[in-house]
Amino acid sequence: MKLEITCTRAEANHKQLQTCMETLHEMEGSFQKMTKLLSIAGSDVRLKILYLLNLENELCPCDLADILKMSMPAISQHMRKIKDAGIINSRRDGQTLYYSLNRDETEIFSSIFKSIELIRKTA
Amino acid sequence: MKLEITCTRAEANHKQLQTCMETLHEMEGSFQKMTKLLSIAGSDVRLKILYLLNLENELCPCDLADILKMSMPAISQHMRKIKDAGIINSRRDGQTLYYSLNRDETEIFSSIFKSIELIRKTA
DNA sequence: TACGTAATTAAGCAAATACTTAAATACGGA
DNA sequence: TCCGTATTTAAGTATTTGCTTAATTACGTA
Repeated sequence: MKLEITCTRAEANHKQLQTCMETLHEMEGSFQKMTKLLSIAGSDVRLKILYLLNLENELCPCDLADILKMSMPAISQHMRKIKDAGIINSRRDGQTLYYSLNRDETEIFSSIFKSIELIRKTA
Repeated sequence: MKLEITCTRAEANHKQLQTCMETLHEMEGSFQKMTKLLSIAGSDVRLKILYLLNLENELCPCDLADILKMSMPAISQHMRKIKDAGIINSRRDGQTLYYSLNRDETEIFSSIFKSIELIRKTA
């Protein structure tokens, strides 16, 4: 683990490297937030869950378990991750919990959903 | 692992569930492709690498190791993952390899980069 | 109260991830 | 050809992830 600038290439532009380091440092918080969102969405199962919530407005764990052909605990654990990231809300109606997208926090997902549908068309 | 529709809620809309299943099935390929991209970007280190490549046009592993304060093998292994996903290209100039974004394959990353900068401003 | 269903939580485990160090490969120059 | 630098590859390991099964909690109803 080197902590200084060690690249010895003749062409190395140390000023450029310094600028990059400063940029990243200033943006550290933004990167953390975005990494969190993307790591949530970067799972096959969770991306489908988010897509379905966008499509259907709200769904319960039971529905998702059926649709995705997975066990309830497996779904439930994914939901907790997504919820902890602040991406979804839930409301209870009797014994059933309904989850829905927190639209304020998910502008980036709109782009992702659009992109998925674009891939579908051009494939 | 249940494989049939088992949700026994009175309110369960089996037609809705069926439609969801069919939609996902049709879009399976798109989801796979997008999951691949998002799982690449859903790592702190790799998201920064992609952001820097977008900013600087091209960088070598040595530069990235300096900027991110990581070892060369660690960077190299991330680069291979990103390359295998078809997101970046490389060119060699002497002993130095320069990596750059494959702009054709990374429209979704433009949205992500924009979103990162938006977080930065509103934070 | 006791029972049944929806859902979560807990514990355990196999697979995937992300580093480390050491060895190998690629290239240019003396 | 031999050496040094840039980079990758290989092997090993600790951590994280994503499921499983079993137990628990929450709620509605008889």
